[in-house]
Amino acid sequence: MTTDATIRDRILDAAELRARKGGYGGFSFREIAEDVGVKSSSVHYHFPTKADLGQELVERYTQRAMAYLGDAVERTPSEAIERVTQLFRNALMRDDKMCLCGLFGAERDALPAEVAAATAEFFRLVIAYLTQGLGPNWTGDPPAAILARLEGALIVARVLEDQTLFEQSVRA
Amino acid sequence: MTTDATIRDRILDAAELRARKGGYGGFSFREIAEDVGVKSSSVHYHFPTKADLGQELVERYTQRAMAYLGDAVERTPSEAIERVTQLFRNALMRDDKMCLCGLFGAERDALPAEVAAATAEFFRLVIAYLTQGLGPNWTGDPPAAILARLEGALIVARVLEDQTLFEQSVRA
DNA sequence: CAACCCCTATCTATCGATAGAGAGACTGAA
DNA sequence: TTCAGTCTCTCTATCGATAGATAGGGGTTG
Repeated sequence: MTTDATIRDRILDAAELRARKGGYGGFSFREIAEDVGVKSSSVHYHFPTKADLGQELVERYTQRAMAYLGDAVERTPSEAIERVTQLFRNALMRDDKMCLCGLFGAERDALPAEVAAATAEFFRLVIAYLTQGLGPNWTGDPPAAILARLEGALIVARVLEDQTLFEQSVRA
Repeated sequence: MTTDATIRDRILDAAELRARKGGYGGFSFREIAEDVGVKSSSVHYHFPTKADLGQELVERYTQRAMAYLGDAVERTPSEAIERVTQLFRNALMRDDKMCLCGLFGAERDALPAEVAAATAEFFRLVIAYLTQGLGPNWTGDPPAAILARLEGALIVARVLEDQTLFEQSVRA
């Protein structure tokens, strides 16, 4: 029960860590099993196929992100943007990792259908959050543009190993 | 010679095609060999290790991109931006694929060092092109921000399968 | 001859996935 | 209370497929 959920979560934790570095091909059942301290067959018990694991990975990532963003209705436009920006800043500064869905999104052609679908849902939800937070009178960059800028800024800053490039790119 | 260069190029072509869909883990010596119509050992003859292949892949991709961009000195700021934008629009519209370096950049933590270095060079060169093309009096988005926006727009448009999101994100 | 280039054959390591055993905990009937 | 049955979960062992990589042969060309 409690132990069960814990191991299951630790599997997802380990998978997320590796997936956010190397993408969908960047984690394997054996590696995750070693990280957690179980056998790969035990990982298969919780997630029968890799697509199952990938899908739940993205769904949990999305849930956490949306929980972090909170309720868009309670925010001013600049607060909404800053909140989403902070989500990505955390990935860069605190985690030193890519956005899971940004990476999976770039790999979308090579993903199992259900993983690609879950990844698309992340983008839809963040855009919906921004759409609501910015309101009908917003005349600045459209929500999709703001999200694109953040995903791109994460890549640029990490490739060139210069975190100031993130702030440069994000400053509207 | 001619035949040699041709097969070598065809190997790079096949590798680029696959890499731009699934990233560094998205292509294998065997797959490429089958695409080209040779054996995997022949691919190893031209590119001893996968890192060698990956590095040359990125370098050729970078060379082609810079050749497409042309000389930044001859362009106005808006021409320079439009030229770079068109480079990414081609990836989306014409190729229906990611930017190779955008994808590799997202995977940077899992790449062999020389491939990661070559990927970083792509970003440096495009930023240098924009820096030169925009000139010292440019007050709009900094070069890194423009590049970030384009890489991100490519991801967003492809994940949500909506090419208008690219134009939305790109419209400054 | 010698260089260039592709081949056959093969290696070790790892991949995702499966079968089946067994440990432990809970449940309901005797 | 005890015992049989069942469910949950991890294990050992193994499958076929594929990964990157290598050794060595042979054909073609200059």
